[in-house]
Amino acid sequence: MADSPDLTDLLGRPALEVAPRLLGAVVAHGGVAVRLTEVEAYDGAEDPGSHAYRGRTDRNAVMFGPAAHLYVYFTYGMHHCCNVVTGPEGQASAVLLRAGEVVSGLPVARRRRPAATKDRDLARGPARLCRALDIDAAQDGTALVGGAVTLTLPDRFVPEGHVRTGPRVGLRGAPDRPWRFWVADEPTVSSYRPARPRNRGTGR
DNA sequence: ATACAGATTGCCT
DNA sequence: GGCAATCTGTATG
Repeated sequence: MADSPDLTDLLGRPALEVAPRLLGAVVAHGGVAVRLTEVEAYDGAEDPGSHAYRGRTDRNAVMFGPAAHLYVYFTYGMHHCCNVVTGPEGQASAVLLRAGEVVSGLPVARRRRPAATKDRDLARGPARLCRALDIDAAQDGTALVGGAVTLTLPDRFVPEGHVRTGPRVGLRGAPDRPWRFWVADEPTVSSYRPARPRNRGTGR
């Protein structure tokens, strides 16, 4: 179904529906293109783990806006991660781009990610992906249609049999739903890493 | 105003 | 496998 992949197909649809359809899509910016192999859905209205769960702020404002725009956030004091806003407007639904394979601009991507010893690690992880694509706060709110960052859907969606799903872990109060989607047998998919509990509360 | 946790990553042993 | 880096949003006094 949905044999005519187009960005307009994404408009107004919940993130959980859009996420698997973004697998195989190509994101391009700054001379590098990445084919998405892992994404994660967020829904501001129902997801306690979403940045938009507690309402609109300066930081998450883009999530509440129209679909097909890029929501970029800064985290851990050093990393950027980017999402595709899926709409409908006001719902704050978005899909986090977690990992992908660099399909164009390999030399440029390698230069931006000196820590990556293998090409498969260039965009293996949400912050790494942004780094490889040179996406930061300057791209927050960028339109994915006619903007500097382009999103091209694949000729055909990744077959259902090749799509893997899994529940997120480490989010309190989050229902067990398949939030995460990735392409089976892809070396660029980020390995699952449980949240690190903070055990250092000695106050000194 | 102050404290802590976070949609992470890279370097340490 | 474990933890430091480093800044913002959110909770609490």
